[in-house]
Parts: sequence; C-alpha cells; structure tokens
Amino acid sequence: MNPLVKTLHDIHPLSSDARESLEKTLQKVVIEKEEFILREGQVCHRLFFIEAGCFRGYYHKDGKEITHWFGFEKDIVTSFNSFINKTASIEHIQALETSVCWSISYNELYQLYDDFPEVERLGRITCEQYYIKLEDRYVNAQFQTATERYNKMLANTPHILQRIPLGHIASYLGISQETLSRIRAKGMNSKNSEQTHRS
Amino acid sequence: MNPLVKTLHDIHPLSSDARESLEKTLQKVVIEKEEFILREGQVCHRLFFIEAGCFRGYYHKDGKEITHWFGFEKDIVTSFNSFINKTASIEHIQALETSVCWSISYNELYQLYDDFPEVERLGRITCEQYYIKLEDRYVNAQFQTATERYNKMLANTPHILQRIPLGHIASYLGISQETLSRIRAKGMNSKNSEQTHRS
DNA sequence: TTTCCTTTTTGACATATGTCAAAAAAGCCA
DNA sequence: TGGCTTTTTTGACATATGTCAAAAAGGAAA
Repeated sequence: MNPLVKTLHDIHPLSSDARESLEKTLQKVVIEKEEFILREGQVCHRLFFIEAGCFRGYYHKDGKEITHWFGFEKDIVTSFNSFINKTASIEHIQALETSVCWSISYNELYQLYDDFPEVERLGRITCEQYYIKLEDRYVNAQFQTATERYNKMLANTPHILQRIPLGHIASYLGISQETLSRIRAKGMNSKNSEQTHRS
Repeated sequence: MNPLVKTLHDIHPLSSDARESLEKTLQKVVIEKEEFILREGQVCHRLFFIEAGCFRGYYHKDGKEITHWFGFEKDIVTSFNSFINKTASIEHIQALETSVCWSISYNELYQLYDDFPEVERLGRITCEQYYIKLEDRYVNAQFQTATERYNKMLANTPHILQRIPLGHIASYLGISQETLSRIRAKGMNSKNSEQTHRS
C-alpha cells in the first residue's frame, strides 16, 4: 500500500473506494537535494507527503534567509496559505536532502473531498493536528528565551539537530548562528552532553 | 437565524436539516466581564462562538501572565489542543468584556460531523483559516522586531488597541509594557498619529 | 471638584542578543 | 595526505529589550 494511504488509514479508516482513488491520484516524485518545489511568488498548487528526506520553508528578510519550518518523513509539505487561497507564496520550499514524496494537486484533493467524506474527515483531522503543533511552536517562539527554545528542541526533536546545518536551525529558532553557538557551548558542561558524542 | 449559523452558511451552504440541527444544539450563554470559561488544568469540552464581546487566552510563566490570543466578534474560542485531544488545558480563557456567545460541546459537534458532511466541511475550512492566521502571527512573532509587530497590529487590527488594556497587548506582542509604551511614544511624532486623536 | 485607584509613561541600569570580523574545526575530494 | 571549501566557534562591541521604581495621566465615584 502507498505509505501515505497507510498513514491516513491508520488515523481514520478509508473505504476501499477511497483508498483506490487516492492511490490512483497520488504521484510519486523524487526531489534532488537543494532543489525547490516552490519559489516565492508562485502559487502552490500541490501537496507533498514526504516518504523519505526533508525540506525547509524559508523567506527573505533584510537580505537574510529566514527558515520558519522543517518537514521530515510523514510530514505534509505545502505553502499552506498559497495552496488554500491561491495567493502568491511568500516562501521558498527547498529539499535539504534528496527526497521521495507523494504529491496531489489542489483540484484532485478537492475532488476527493467531494467524493469521499472520509477523506475530508482526514483533511480536517490533519489540519487540526498541524494547528496544534503550530500553536505549540508559536508559544515557544514568542514567550520563551532562545536557550529554552533550543533545549526544547534538543528534548523533543533531536533528529532535526542531527540532520540540519546549525545556520538553518538558528534561523528557525529566531536567533543568530553565533548566539546558537554560544548557547550550545554553555550546555556542553551540563548533563545535555549528547552533542559531544557525535562521531 | 442564529448569527453563527448565518456566518457558517455564508462560508459554505448548509442543508436545512443541518441548519435546524445546529440551531437546536447551540446554547446561548452570557459571560460577565472578568469571568472565566476555562481554567488552566481543566479539559475544554466546549466551543464558543462570540456574538458580542471579547476574550483572551493566557497562561502563567515565571509568575507573569502571558496573553497569547484575543478573540472578538465572530471568532471561535476554545482551548484548541485541550478540546481536540481532551488534555488538561495550559491556558485560562477569560472574558475581557461582558460577552454573548453560542456554545456547543465536543460530543454534539462530532455528532453533527457524522450526520452532515457539510458541517464537517465547515469544520475543515474553519480550521484551515485559523491555521493561516496563526501562521501569520507566528512569522510575525518570531521574525519581526517588537516595533514591526506593533505597527502591523496598528495597521491590521487597530480595534484590538482600542478595546484592550496595553498591559495585555504588550504581553500579546511578547514585550514588556514599558517597551510597548516607548514604542508608542516614538511613533507619536510620525504619520501614525491616530493614538493622539483619541478622545 | 476632590479623592482614590488603575493604567500608562519615564528614568536608570542590567542583560540578552545581534553584528562584524577572524580563527578554528569539520567535511570533501583529487 | 594535503589543500580547498563550508560550517562552527570565538572575541569585541553595539543595540534592543527587560527590570525595578517612581512619576504622571486618566477614570470613576462621592
């Protein structure tokens, strides 16, 4: 079974008709490292489900790149506002590793919503889950110190630290790379010493 | 017609059966200024649609209150994570003015989702819209300066500044009240002089 | 108006983080 | 291995914002 369909089916059961339509619609696509699936200013017409690899979304501010999200295996990637409202995207979406995805267009997805209420339910549930994750990130972002944000990342999503250059991570945390470096240096002596074990 | 039902119907048409069920289910409730509809630690079992009035969501950090959202007329208010996942809420929800709301319980809502695909569609669309708004706030929160955040608020949601004490707004913007006061003082001389016109 | 209470502003100083430049370390590959 | 590039760290200094305390301003009620 297509891995996305399996993931969805585990969240909420799909009829065999819905499964079949989904499988027929999803397109497999391989994106090379550094390649873009969306550029600032374009309208995002597709969703991507990551089977393997990772992506980042970023935009430019004062000449600097601001990375505001990462996507990994089992994540759904799109420029949300652009996809839903058909507006020009403010962000670039770039593969950080050569990645394997399953992709569906806006029109295909909405046809499935019309044909299969279970699919629309999955759409609703998925959106709710992403909302909750974003809300958590939001509270972190605005109301915790940089050190707290880094430590939370170390505790909750250490895989990000292992796969992504620190420059992107600093940007994601909303601090300069130098500040991130200093936060890491301080943490070294204490119990959170896993960084020292890298080979 | 119930104002929430009208708002929903304008987004996506509801069958008369669905409208009727909704109207039957929604409970009108008046909440006094300063009163809470949810306390930290409780599970949030209900959604509230604001017909008139306003609310804030806040939690405590280092002994201080952190306000992380406001809700006004036509907004839907709940502790999202708690409502969806039935977990203890980390936030308090408090009326900032005496408010009139329409309320529905989790079980009632999910019964409507089962009975009427149009209602579930509205649930999906509403969630998508709230996601987009939150994403915008997130990008603001983490990647703009306090002055930029304040000016954006002045441009996009001036009604908030007129209805809510500056202490709450400073907290919402992620800065101290003193810093907000200084930002406002600086803006005074320039074109954004609307604060000076207050009677 | 006068008093009282709340909200907002101002001042002095402390701290976190940013910026720019350079050094050090790590990764890559011929 | 040696040389080249990229990534990460370190240092010196600038700036934004926080904290605490007090003053000023604004609102409500007698």
